[in-house]
Amino acid sequence: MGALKLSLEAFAELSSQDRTLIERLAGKSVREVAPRRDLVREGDRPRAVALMLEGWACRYKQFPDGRRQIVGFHIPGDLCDSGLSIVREMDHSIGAVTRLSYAEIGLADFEALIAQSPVVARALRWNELVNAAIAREWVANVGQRSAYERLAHLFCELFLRLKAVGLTDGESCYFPLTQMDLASAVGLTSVHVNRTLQEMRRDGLLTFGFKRLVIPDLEALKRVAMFNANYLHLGMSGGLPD
Amino acid sequence: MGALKLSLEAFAELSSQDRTLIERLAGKSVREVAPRRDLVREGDRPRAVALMLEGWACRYKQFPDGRRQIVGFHIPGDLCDSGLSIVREMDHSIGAVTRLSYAEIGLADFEALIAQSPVVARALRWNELVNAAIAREWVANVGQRSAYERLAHLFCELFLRLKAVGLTDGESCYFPLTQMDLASAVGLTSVHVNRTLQEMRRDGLLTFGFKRLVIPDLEALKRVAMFNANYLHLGMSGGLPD
DNA sequence: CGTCTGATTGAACTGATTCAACGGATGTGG
DNA sequence: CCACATCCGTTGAATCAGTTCAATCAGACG
Repeated sequence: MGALKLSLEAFAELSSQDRTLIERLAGKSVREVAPRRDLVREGDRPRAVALMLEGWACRYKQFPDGRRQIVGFHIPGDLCDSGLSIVREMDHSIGAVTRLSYAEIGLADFEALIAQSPVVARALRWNELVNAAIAREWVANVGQRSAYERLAHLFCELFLRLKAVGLTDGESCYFPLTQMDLASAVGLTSVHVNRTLQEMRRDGLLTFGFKRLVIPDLEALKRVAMFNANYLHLGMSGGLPD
Repeated sequence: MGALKLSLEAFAELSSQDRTLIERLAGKSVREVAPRRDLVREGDRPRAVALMLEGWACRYKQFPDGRRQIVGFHIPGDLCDSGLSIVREMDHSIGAVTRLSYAEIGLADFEALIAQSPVVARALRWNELVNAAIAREWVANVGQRSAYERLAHLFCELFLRLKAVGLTDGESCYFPLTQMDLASAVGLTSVHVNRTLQEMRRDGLLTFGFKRLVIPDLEALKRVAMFNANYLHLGMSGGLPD
């Protein structure tokens, strides 16, 4: 995982020792998941922490009647469930969006890591807080914004998060979500997402398709989304914003 | 605060020493806030942890154009922002719904408390995780449920949380939210909340008014809300469910 | 009393859903 | 290499849940 930049590194300056510690753990047990398979299912007892290496995952809640809401995405460099060892059972599922690989870090190793490096421990708490902040932002997104604004906001968030871990290429990035994924993330139907995306393309805000997203003018997109990056709490060290 | 039951106590069995430690801190600096005033404003640097003693508060996000989304409520016994000392600035505001009093716990005292009691430290992490889980549940609530279901779900959540800290009285509880508060918590207009509440009353699901909520048949309400209490992660010790 | 804030009602409107069909790309097995 | 299936994106038309605007009403409070 030499090239991998951790999302933690947007929160804290990790020493080379810290990185070595983490890399050693990450090498121990790498798992692969096929696209659209679940990593963890609601009701499971959480067993381990996952460091995302490649591919995208989503957290989602499924209702008895089949409705489904995505409540967050995870991209490479993200650390999932660093706190959930405390919890008895998962209240939602995590599914692979693409083919995906992650490093499974056992609880004992994880606790040892925290004990060894206060910087890492602090970054982990930060990570948890940011996850919660993202969830709150999503509430506001789905609760108050129009379809057009919601999608714009989601694109902004994901683009900035990808940028923070070095996964953007100028004004574009790999973007594997289908319109159905987008729909269940922003609480709309895929039909309406489709029509809204057409509108956004017409307005020159973005190009979307073939698993790539291009945002020619990020500032313009932020403006229509009323996007304020403060909730990502980036920029403690490198990474972002700008 | 002899009578106060902490929401933490739904997660961990606190020893009498733990409680004494907390009570001593809580006595140090008690603050009062008038209804509809802000405790913390977006952009502020968080300074202290707040232990809610009396009254209700809400977390909310306000957009430049005036739209407003409530992203969570806090009731007596809740501990707010136990993690936010790490964060540079608040990404949302906290406002008093009612007249309210809380104990402000300084960071130094707080860190000392954590260091002294591993049980409390663990309960605090649990508390943070539950807050995040609630936010995710709200995303699903606003994203997927109908107006009728959304309100039912919110009532279920608040009733159970109140019950967990001993603030319910059989099938009823003190409930100071206005229809406008409800509206901006579930992402609807107050007009539509009003009409939906009338429907719910007609269906015998609840009585609401005069700052009291009565739920004659909680199971029925849960059913229409598709409410699953798992995300509250109660029931480690006393409190709940059932 | 007069003034607020919050609850209630009505009527017109609209953003988003629903249902149903079709098209294009990709993959797979024979 | 074709036949078939599947997944995803696209389109149209009808419908509906929730909004908007505007007026009225009721209780609370100085």
